[in-house]
Amino acid sequence: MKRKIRKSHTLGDLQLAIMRVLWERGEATVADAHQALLPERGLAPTTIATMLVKMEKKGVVAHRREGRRFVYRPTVSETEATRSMVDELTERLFLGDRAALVSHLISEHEIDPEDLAEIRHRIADREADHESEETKP
Amino acid sequence: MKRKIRKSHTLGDLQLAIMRVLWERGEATVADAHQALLPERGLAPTTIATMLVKMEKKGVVAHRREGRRFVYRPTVSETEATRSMVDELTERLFLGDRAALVSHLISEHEIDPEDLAEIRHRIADREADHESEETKP
DNA sequence: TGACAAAGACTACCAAGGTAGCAGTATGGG
DNA sequence: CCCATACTGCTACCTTGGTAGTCTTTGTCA
Repeated sequence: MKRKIRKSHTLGDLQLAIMRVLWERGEATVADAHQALLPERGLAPTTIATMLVKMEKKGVVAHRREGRRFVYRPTVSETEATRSMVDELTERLFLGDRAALVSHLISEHEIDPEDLAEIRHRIADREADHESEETKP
Repeated sequence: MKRKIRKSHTLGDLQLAIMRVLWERGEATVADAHQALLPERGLAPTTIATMLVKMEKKGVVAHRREGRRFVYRPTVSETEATRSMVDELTERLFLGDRAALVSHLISEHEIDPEDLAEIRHRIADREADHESEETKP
């Protein structure tokens, strides 16, 4: 039951956007990422490049040289990153109690009835899994 | 169905800690907050004071003069602040789809079976509410 | 082979959170 | 009535995310 020290891969907004491009394509050059984000952000290519450097320093991406340009790839999965950020919020807001976060979502926000049903099913599945695990070797 | 422009009261870690003191007591002086946070943080009193000024500028607290000292009180409730921050994360990570966040919590994190049951009940209650609303004038 | 374009390297700047020292002042206590 | 002390006010500095310009290197095509 050791607490992992996994240093929070908290990503900013632009960083997330870049990661999404990388996750989608597996890898991408600065130009690729720039092109992909141009419509929604309209940023200078150097901005993307700078950001990627910072992200590499942080350990969320790595690069490989290909001719004269760098090909970046993510070193953390989308799931990991998401979990990391959700965890952090849960820690800050609910002292790590994830169930409390779910409770909050259900009590304080509007969630569609269909979504509620969907979630209920998911939970039922989960509980079934847990039960079958108990009877497994 | 108008989108509220409610400018995100995103709070940092220290800011949250200070807010918690204010929420708990209703109001507090710099000294109060400093005393309350000393054990867990060991910060200088001026740090708290500076932070409170920044927070007032941001609109999450207000102060009133009492003799020579300032008495601060929160201007946003804990619920509001929490919702605001949860919303922001949901927006960033799940494009605003709160049900997706719940799904993520259930699929990607360990949640105790008891908690699952608890959540399931909460959802059932919620659904019951929705149904009764439908048949209400 | 030489010039040009393109890519990366370096530097700079802003905002906000976080942390804190020092100055000035006013108030409470003697 | 005056001084010490306790507050606030101001300023400063660090970090990180975000944004971008300029300088330098290098690959490639004519």
